[in-house]
Amino acid sequence: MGTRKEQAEWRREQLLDAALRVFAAKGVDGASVKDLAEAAGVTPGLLYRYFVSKEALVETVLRERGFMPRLRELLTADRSGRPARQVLVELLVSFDALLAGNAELMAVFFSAARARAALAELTGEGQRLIGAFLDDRVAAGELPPHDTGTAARTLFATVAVNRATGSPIDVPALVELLYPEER
Amino acid sequence: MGTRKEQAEWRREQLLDAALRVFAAKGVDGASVKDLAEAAGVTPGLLYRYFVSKEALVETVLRERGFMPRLRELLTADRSGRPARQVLVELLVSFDALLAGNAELMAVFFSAARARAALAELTGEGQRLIGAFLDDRVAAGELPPHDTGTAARTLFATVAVNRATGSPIDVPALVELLYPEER
Amino acid sequence: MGTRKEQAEWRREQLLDAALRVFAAKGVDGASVKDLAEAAGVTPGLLYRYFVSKEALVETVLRERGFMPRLRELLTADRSGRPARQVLVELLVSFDALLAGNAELMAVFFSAARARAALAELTGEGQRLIGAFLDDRVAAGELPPHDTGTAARTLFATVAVNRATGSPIDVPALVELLYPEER
Amino acid sequence: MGTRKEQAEWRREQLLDAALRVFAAKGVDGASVKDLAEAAGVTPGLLYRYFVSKEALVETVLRERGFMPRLRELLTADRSGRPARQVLVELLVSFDALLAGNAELMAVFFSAARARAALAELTGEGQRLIGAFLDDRVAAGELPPHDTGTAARTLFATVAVNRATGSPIDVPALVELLYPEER
DNA sequence: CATGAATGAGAATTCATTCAT
DNA sequence: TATGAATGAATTCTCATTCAT
Repeated sequence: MGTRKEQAEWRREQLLDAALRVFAAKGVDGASVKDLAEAAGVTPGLLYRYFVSKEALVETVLRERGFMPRLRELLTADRSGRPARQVLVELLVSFDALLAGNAELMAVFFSAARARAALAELTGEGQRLIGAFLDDRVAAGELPPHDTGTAARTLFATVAVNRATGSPIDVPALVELLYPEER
Repeated sequence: MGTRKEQAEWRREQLLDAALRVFAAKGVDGASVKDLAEAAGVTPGLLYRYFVSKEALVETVLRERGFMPRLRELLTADRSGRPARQVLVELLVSFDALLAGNAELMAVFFSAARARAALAELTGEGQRLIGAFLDDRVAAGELPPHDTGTAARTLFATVAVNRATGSPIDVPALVELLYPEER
Repeated sequence: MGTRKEQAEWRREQLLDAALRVFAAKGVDGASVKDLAEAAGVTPGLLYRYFVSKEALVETVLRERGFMPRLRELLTADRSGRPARQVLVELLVSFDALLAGNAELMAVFFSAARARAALAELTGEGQRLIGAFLDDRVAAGELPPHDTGTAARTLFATVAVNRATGSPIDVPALVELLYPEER
Repeated sequence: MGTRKEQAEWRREQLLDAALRVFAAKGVDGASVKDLAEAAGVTPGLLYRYFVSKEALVETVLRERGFMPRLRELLTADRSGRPARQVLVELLVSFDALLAGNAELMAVFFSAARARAALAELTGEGQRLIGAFLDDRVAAGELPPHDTGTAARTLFATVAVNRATGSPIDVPALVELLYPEER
């Protein structure tokens, strides 16, 4: 029953799937309506029966294929009664897996390869240099032995992301967090 | 002397400045050659005397207006003989300032407003929820009192950036870094 | 049945017809895609649904509106059992008619008016002067009376065409053909 | 004396030489003013001191580097007192050499490679087929033994050129010329 | 005389979108 | 529901030409 409606729903999902794939591969601007239609095995005209414009399709992909719902679910699950550290690890691992499993969607956020390459260069360089500095100070006995690689990546990433999203972090508080002053 | 050459050099810089502005505002794909020319107060044709293509202009902006050189300089400055924590703070503040001062360039990395909005939503939500979790556990006495807001942002940003750049972080090591097991 | 396909085929033919007309009038380089579209009463974009590029359109016109197939047919028809001279006349007249009927296509071979004018001047002058020479010698009794105008045109055209196509003719053999030495 | 004028004259010739070369290589429409200037080792602006427009340059090349003057000279030289056949051969050989020595200029008449290729195909095919026909008839004893290859090329070229230049030839007269009826 | 920066018009081509079938 | 022919606007880029230096 509802064959008509089922078929329409199925087609809609198929179009969204194809669109996510194509947007990830070519970028939102780089993907033409023809590309999108071909990837879904339909004609351009048909897209307009399901989405009023290419822009609407983009927004729908971001909304319906986005991982915010899953993220919220993940973060709000009840975990009372279990040790905090264990919960934290589990939670962050899940989040990481969520990102990994949505690589295509993440790709849509960056304007093609250019951005990803630039970002990788930026963070790579920064982390390497901060890591070297930390190693020095550990060797000199000023800082206690610890995982300097992870520390460098943590410091760098935190400053960068929070600046990029427009809410800069309190740097002294960040340093205090990782390297608490003896009291 | 060299008025001709000076003028050409000046024009080149002016075109790059305008391009950075326009790319940041509209995204690389969203900015047409006409937009770029208008922002510089010249005709589209002139752009092609200075850059062989729009693509070449993009690359030049990224290269010549990029902050990698300044970043390297910043991170490699000699800071021996001063306390590690102080150096770290200074270093990260400088890096943060560098990013802040190059907001336009950062914007170029993201495909227009859409990406920035999505990223902000993603991180905001995640950090808020992790922060709430940490607060709970501090209230319950399981974790020592600390700056949970900063901690949440740190954890979240670190996992996200390192996944986005293709080199995922070791989550247990990250948690151990912020919340070392008593020994 | 097949109204859609028929219509598309008709449109394709129409575009080729219009293109042949415009190319003949303005030359291949002189005809813009806008000109071609206007001549066919469509928008430039439509041309690209039928031909991948202007260049492809040129090639298609040359191939599908070319007279090589008809020429081959003409020259290979069975004519055994009829006098050679009669066959030759018939054959050349047919060929001439073929060229006449495809004046537009011939025009495409020459880069616009300039070339045709130059060619006409060149041949006109040459034939006139050779004709005068032949008349002289006929008047002097050195050559037998004959159609000197035709002879002049023949000699001139033969040398010119064969040079232009890159396979120069054997001039003494040519002269011997028209004016055999007494034996 | 007149160093100024001499220099100007020299430059003018140099520009014409370069233009002939470039026009022949790329076609009149395919050669940009930049190409022309570069080939002459000057800047585009300078061309306009010597020729009011690109069009004027084209016309000047055709006029001043054309071979009409030399052709006229060649054809009107006094050759009285020498046998007609010998004169004809000499004359046509000179004409042929003139064309060969001005291959570049000839190239200017044709809109790039396309035209030359088409023309070569057309004549090649036609001459081959007519040649075969003549051979048959010679073998059958209907026509006297003669140079059928040259005859085929002659017949074909004559009809084609005269049609192309707009003054079609009298075909029966042409055939009578090569194959006179016994009387 | 010579340069080359700058322009304005126009070239080929692409593309989101509409609509008759 | 689905097609695909057709459009009109925009895009990147080229080019003949001008003119201040």
